[in-house]
Amino acid sequence: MARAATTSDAFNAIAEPRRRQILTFLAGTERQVGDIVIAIGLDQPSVSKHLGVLRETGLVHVRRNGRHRFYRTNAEAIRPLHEWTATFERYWQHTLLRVKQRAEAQMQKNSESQRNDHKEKP
Amino acid sequence: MARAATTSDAFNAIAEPRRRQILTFLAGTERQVGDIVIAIGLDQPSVSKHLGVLRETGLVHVRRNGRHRFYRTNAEAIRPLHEWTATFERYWQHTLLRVKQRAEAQMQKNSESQRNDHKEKP
DNA sequence: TTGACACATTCCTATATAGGAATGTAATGT
DNA sequence: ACATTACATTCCTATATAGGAATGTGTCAA
Repeated sequence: MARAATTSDAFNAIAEPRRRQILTFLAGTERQVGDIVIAIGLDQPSVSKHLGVLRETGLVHVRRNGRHRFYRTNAEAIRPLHEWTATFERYWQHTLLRVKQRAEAQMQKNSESQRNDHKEKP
Repeated sequence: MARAATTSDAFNAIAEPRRRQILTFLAGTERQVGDIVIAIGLDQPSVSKHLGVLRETGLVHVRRNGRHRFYRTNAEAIRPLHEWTATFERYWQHTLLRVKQRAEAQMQKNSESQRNDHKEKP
């Protein structure tokens, strides 16, 4: 079987770096496609295709006005990702604690060897 | 160009649902591959391949003991994802506020029409 | 040594891109 | 009516899977 479609869910949609760039650019503000093209530095058809994926997964909203289309990030659709990653929060806090403890133990050892330097210098 | 490799970063690695399942299963505890196979309900080679991707992206750590290999989730590697999604937190709070405001406006309208029901019923 | 066990790796194939190029489409200006 | 603007869509191709099947590898037990 091949990989799941990029349009299958938000997890697959945000795997693409340019799409994350677009979502960041469109966070909190509306922009028309031409401005996104300039900001992202990709050709217009590619941007439109990325916007298509983001649209299908509900990660952006569109508003039409004449021949312009104004896109903006639908932050609500990013929330499930935030919540999934949040379930690991308590574990990386543990990791950091262990790192800190190891660092402190190392400092302890260093200061001990320093106290013995006058003996150990050859 | 094709899609970026699943091993290119954590974003691509977690796009696969079974890999997210594995990460959740391995959060906070060590498990050997056989137990993961049973828990996930996928055949052993497939699990090993998923673990390979998670290894390459640093999302899991391995400890060898005899012929067993104990895997556990490296929560620290999930942190960048959490932080990226967190940048949108303030926007979905705004969205929720708007939703709430619209709901309240709607309730207001409903109670108004209710007050007029006796006139509007045909 | 030999067999069993626990995993990893390789080979295979259908499928889904991402980007480039070309083309389609709807709205606006003249 | 017609050219132009602003996007979307289609066609094309190289590439990277995910899972199934088969096979390889290191470890332990008898």
